[in-house]
Amino acid sequence: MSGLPSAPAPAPERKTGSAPPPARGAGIAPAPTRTAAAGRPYAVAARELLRDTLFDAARRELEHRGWSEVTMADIAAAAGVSRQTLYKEFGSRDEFAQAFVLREGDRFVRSVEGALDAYRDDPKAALTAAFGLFLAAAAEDPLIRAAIAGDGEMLPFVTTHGQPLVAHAAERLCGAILARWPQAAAHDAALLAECLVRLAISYATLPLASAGMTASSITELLGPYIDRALGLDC
Amino acid sequence: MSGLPSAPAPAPERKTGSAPPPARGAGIAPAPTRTAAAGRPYAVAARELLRDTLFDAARRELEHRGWSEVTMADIAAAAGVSRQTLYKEFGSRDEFAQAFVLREGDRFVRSVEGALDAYRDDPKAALTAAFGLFLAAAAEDPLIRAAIAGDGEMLPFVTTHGQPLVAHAAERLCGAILARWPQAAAHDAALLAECLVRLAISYATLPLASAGMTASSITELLGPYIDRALGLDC
DNA sequence: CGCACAGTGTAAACTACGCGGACAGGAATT
DNA sequence: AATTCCTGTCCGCGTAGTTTACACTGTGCG
Repeated sequence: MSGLPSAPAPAPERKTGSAPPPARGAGIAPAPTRTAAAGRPYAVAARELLRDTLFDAARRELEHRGWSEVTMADIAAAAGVSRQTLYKEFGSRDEFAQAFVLREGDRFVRSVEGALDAYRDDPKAALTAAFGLFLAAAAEDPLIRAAIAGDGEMLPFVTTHGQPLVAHAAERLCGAILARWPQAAAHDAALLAECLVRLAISYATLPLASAGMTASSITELLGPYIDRALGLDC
Repeated sequence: MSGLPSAPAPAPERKTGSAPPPARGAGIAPAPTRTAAAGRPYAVAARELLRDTLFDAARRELEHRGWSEVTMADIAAAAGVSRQTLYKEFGSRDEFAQAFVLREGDRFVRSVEGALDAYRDDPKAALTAAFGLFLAAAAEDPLIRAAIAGDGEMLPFVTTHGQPLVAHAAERLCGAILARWPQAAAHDAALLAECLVRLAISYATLPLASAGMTASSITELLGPYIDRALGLDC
């Protein structure tokens, strides 16, 4: 709960005219899905759980204080883990920050994917919606606010030392694009994705106008390229 | 995925007339929620993960063979864990079966809670819907089918040795009822819950008519009691 | 009938992970 | 200059999980 919009689920297919007796809206949960997809060996699941626990702990800590105020001991304690375990999993404070920022980026990409699904038929509208959503969310996200507000001690991880973040997020986004508009050339999608990620980071750290305005501008700017890449005009 | 109905989500509040530019339907995922609610210490999360991994492994194994065909080694292997770990977590094969059946029961109760939410205003309709949903799901659930079809070697765990299951499921259901209709007396809710659980097990193992028919009959039978318990007629 | 086979349950030693405490180094505070 | 706090690292310990092995039981097969 970060004071953000609601759930991503596209549309759970709501039946309208069913009488009271028959079931309405619910179903058996397929499976707790705690063990993720299917048969993931416990060992790797446990490792991932450890990392996630630490990341979540860090996120909680960062909602109140800035990155420089939060010590490794705080994070470890909040995760119910010893400080040494933290250091063993991630080598150093900076490495942890890297990994953390990376995962946060993933979080945004995931939500953007949801926005894309809503406009599968209209790539440009999808871009506008996704970018606008991203900006609006970023503006409210306590983590981002902390990263900017706090003496900016976390900024290097998304800028000067942000290469991994950009690369990872771009790859993720590129995959998302290609999955939805397969007719696009891989090269075009990659270029577009990286450019978008960089713009997103830029506008997130240095907001200009309103989220909707900025998103529209970006779409205006990149629209022609998208049209050509997706071959909608030939 | 057990060949069952779809998602429980009541209704994600769909805006109807929003123009293309603004965001539609999506939002930032609040948090991966892998580490459950909030700050659960890693240790307990890991333990739970282990149990869940084992349960899920068993469930997967049981989709193909019957309980007697599945060995402890199979389950352990499918979970990516040694046989001894399984024995340490649950003392014996029977204890594991107990715990497993218990958790499966929980799964059903959870889904029933979803159905209840859909008819918060009409307890009897909620009951009909929930019971009908349960029966329909149970009829399709591979686990239940296996429990009945397989030489019935798992039946004792829901009947003669099913006391823990009944008690646990009833308590869970009772809580669900009281949470939604607080005006009900605890005693009435408990009685109703236990009765319903027993009926559910009975009809699940020995189906009679169609799911909807049976659910209606149950509601017809228990309706007066519900009316009185919830004080809707005084 | 006896015998191998398969599965349960237990016990041992071994490994790996996470924990606690402690300590050197460095930066900021006083 | 002294103190304090945090980082990063070390070592010893306890526990969880692995591996191997071995009784015990029932079942099928020669």
